Amino acid sequence: MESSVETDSKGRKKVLNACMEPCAIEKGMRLIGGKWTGSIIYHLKDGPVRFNDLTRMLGGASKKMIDQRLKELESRAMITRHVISTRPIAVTYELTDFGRSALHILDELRVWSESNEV
Amino acid sequence: MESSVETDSKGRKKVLNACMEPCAIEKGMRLIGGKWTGSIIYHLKDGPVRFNDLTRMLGGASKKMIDQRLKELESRAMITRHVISTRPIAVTYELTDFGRSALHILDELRVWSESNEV
DNA sequence: TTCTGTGGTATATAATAGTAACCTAGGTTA
DNA sequence: TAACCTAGGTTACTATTATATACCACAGAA
Repeated sequence: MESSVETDSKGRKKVLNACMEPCAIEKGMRLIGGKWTGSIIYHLKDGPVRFNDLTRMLGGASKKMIDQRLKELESRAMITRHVISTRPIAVTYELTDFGRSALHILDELRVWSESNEV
Repeated sequence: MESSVETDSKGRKKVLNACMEPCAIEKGMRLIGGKWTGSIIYHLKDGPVRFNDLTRMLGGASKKMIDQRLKELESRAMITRHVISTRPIAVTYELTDFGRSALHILDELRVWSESNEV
């Protein structure tokens, strides 16, 4: 991560440790930085939440978005999906330990964000 | 932020404290979560960096992207743009105190991200 | 004259986000 | 019985963003 740029005697430049592939920051952002992803994780912090309850809590995000994000999060093992009953079909989503490990970052982000609004 | 869902006697649902507009998490993400935004801020942490040096450090991001992100960051007063000399034109970008205040979040993100790679 | 450097801009296309309507199913209301 | 509520999505379409590529003017060096 310690990128730096060197200039040789002829003025030519070389980069040391360029982030040729996405570096850690960028990778992290791609895990929790997608649109609505952070919000979804944060709203799951107190326990399992049902799909439509999530869509209600995140007014502004469409079902499609939420569905897409939930699938992404599930494929990364950050949340698990549970079908509770089959007749009046009910599904809940819950954070895994890995998903939970991102919460403190989101909470700092929230605190920082709130302190900027004044 | 404490959204919850209530069900009345007839099974109808109401949401309490829905995030009708982007909530704090989402707002924060829009400040530092844009593609490459976090990386740019992070690469400025050690002092002013020139435009082309940034593009070299962030291999993978196009000049246009970086240019766009720098302008966004400048308009939010997270970075400042300085023209150093006019003849061989040179420009540097530097974090403001506000921009700097986001660094600790990014650093936690980096640590978290690195610990996930195994 | 062709190479490097500076800080960008323009154009085109690919990927992603967002909107609204619709689906199967069951239950309730009137 | 129709009409409307719930559930958890899917589909089709449009709008916005990201990416790649080429290009601009200007300067210095071989």
